[in-house]
Amino acid sequence: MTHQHERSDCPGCAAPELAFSAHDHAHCAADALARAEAVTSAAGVRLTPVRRRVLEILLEEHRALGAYDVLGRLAAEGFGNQPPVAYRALEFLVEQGLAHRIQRLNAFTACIHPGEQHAPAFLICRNCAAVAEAEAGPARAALDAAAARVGFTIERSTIEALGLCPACRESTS
Amino acid sequence: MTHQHERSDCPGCAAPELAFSAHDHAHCAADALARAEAVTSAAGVRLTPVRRRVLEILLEEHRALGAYDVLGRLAAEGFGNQPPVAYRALEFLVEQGLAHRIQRLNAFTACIHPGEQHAPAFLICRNCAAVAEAEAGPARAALDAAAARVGFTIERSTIEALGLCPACRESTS
DNA sequence: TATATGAATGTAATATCATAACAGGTCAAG
DNA sequence: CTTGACCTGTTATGATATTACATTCATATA
Repeated sequence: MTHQHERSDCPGCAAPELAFSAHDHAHCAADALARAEAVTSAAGVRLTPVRRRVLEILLEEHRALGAYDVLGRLAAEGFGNQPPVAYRALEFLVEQGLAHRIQRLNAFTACIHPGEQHAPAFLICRNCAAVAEAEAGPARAALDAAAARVGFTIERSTIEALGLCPACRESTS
Repeated sequence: MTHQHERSDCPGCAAPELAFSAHDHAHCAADALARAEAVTSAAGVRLTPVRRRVLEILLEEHRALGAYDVLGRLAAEGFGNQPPVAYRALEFLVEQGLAHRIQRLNAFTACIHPGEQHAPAFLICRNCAAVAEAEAGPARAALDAAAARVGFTIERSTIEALGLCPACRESTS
């Protein structure tokens, strides 16, 4: 799937299964980066070189990277080589909605549609480690309902699934 | 709520909001322990002293404990004092469905109704650290549907919510 | 009852993930 | 051109988790 069009209405990049299907990834990453510029500038915060580079690194693949993986890359490129350098940039990206933390993996992945309102669930392939962002609206609504029934107020939720992506399901069966 | 009855049909202990409401906790814990005995004996596995003690420790409160918290308790009671002692017992309990891992906290909590088929979601109070097991059937079904739409096969899922329990919501507002 | 077997436990060492605290640098507003 | 906020770098340490191997225990069977 290679195509050319305006970045904000790419059907491929809007598809939830993006991580699991062939697509013009250079475009996909460039699009996310452009949106990140817009989001940060609108929020009045700075997408500094380290932060931008971390986002680029996360955008290279639809996988989650550990903070130390990111740190290794940064150090090799002349940025600081101590953990806080990576953790701070990652924390910033998560706060701005440009990246997500995958609890199950203690790792981070770039958000594929920053700026848009979304309730993400993550589908993690245990074989190839791909991470896809799926629509969790209905699941989240059901969770809200269950919480409301017992008087609990949800502030943040984590919805993650571990399993096999379509390609790995084919190849391992 | 103090009451006396047969253990398998306690309405209080069956309530999902158990962790957030006053109840006969000694009964609640004893019940879970009795069920644990039944579950392990039916599965042909051994609920050894360390394993049993770890479950008892987790059952003391409706909170999640870190592996090192558990280890500290074990060590003080004459069991081994190295991390694998705690991790192995916890892993066993999780495998048997007698405890759950709370990803968000890197911690563990006892299952309040072992042996029963259930799809748990966890409601974690950020103020008092209580952890309640809520019914995640509908949320899980919605997640399954979203995954199925993109060809992903879910094997294990994590559904956790962070927020305020009823009591803390009252007191902090 | 002796003994072989697999399971469980104990221990040492180490790997992996994360944060606190502080020093120095950058940059825009006044 | 200085001030103040923010960002980055670095040291040090804390928290979580696993690998590898030695030892003990339970139990089934000769």
